[in-house]
Amino acid sequence: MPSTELNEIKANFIQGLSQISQFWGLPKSMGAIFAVLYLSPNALSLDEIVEETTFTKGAISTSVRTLARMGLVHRQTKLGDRKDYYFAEDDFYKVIRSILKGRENSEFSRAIDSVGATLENLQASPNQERGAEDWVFAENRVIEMKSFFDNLDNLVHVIAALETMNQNTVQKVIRLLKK
Amino acid sequence: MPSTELNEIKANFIQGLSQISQFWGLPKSMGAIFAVLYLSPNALSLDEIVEETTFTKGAISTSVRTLARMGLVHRQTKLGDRKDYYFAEDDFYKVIRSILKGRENSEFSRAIDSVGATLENLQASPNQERGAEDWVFAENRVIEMKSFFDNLDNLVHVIAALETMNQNTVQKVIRLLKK
DNA sequence: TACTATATTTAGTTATAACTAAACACACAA
DNA sequence: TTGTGTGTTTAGTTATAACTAAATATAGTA
Repeated sequence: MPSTELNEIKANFIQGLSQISQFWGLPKSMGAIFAVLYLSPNALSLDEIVEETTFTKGAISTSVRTLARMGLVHRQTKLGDRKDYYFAEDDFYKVIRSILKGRENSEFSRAIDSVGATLENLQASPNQERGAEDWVFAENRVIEMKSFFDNLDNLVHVIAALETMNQNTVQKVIRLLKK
Repeated sequence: MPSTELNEIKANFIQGLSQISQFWGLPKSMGAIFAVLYLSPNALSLDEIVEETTFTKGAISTSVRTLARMGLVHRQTKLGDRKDYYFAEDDFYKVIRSILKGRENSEFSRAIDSVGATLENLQASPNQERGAEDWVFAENRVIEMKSFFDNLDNLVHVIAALETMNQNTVQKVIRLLKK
């Protein structure tokens, strides 16, 4: 039976990660689940997670799968045991890269593509209109924005493709930027 | 009277930015407002923005101020004219830095601080408990997480403090990472 | 001072997404 | 097969946040 005080400290931590989760527009439950797993020395089953949080099995089931898709937790199955066990990924840099990789398929990149589509629309239009002040202005603006997104996209690809990424990687970038 | 086709293209663009906005957990209206201003050669009044979007004045009023706080749009007042006019910031790198700067005061950093607080709680606890397996494990985990956050925090500060940031800055980082 | 054009705030509504409780599906065991 | 322990899905509920319409505040003008 664990000490009450540790449980209190854990509860604070759980709440903290829940808020962070919420800040990023994710369900609070996801932060809570990750916090529980992150502090647990051994992998936990769905029901164990339910016990440690204020959520029901259904909510945990869906949230924990989302976490797994993002690479924040991993599923583990034990031989001769029907339960699934989950544990937290503790390499956060790996998580970042995993999320950036998944970004390709996402709703986000489809939205980004729409900027490219806008540019094509503008450029494919009949010539007589093209001279108008508004058209020229809009076209230049959209070109600028696309260039920005493309640049960021490059960066994301490079990060996602890194063999390794760690504290040191960030330090190097910081040193570069400070120059 | 502008051509219908330009308006159609604009409408698509507006919808695209609305989706991006939504993806980041922000109101769709913010994306729409920014899109309208971004494509407009001249600054627009509240009422003009209302005309170009599907939202009411109240909604635009609050959203446009949020955008201004984030540095994505700017307010302009003309002498002898009571209206406020808004125009889009077109230097997206400036926007990034402006957002990172604002981050300090935010709910987010308060949540991050809670990780530090958890660590202090763990370390300030009575010694007799400290040896327990769970405590040691939790303490190490929280130390790791705090170190990760501190590292990111450094990066954010450096970026926010840059005198200039542009495509070239990103290129340099990409080159560094590719090595 | 009162009037007018504007922006902001507010109270109430609507839309959305998280969550619950319970039914369901599945795999394994007897 | 049936029964049992598990994870998943679903229909309905609740909580939250965006939005609307209208009232209010504000700043400039006569």
